[in-house]
Amino acid sequence: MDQQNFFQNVYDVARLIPKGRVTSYGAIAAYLGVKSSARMVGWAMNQAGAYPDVPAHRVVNHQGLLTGKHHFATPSLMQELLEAEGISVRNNKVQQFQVHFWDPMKELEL
DNA sequence: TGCGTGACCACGG
DNA sequence: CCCGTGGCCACGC
Repeated sequence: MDQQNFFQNVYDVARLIPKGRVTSYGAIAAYLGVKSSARMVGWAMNQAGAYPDVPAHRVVNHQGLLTGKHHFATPSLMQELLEAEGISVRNNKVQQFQVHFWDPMKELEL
């Protein structure tokens, strides 16, 4: 697949994340078959603002940390959006991460 | 062309 | 949990 498709695929998967759930950059990368290129998923999310309906706030790092919050309109926006969906965030980290975690590998593999 | 940087991650200690 | 190391690769200078 070329880069264009890679980016589009990242956004497509992101759009499939259910409300109130979160996933990680690495999980998306693994689902797309580029497990070792999680950084590229992060780069794709950086550009996500240019595309409609891409819930970048539901994508955090593998620890549940809101590492990308500084790339939103305001640093607090990411947390606010998550809490608005019922996900509690404390000290820049998603609580009960394992419970809210949505793994495309398992959820979409059906 | 090369180098530093980064919304990452696995692994070892 | 923290820390360092190596791999990944687009982008800007």
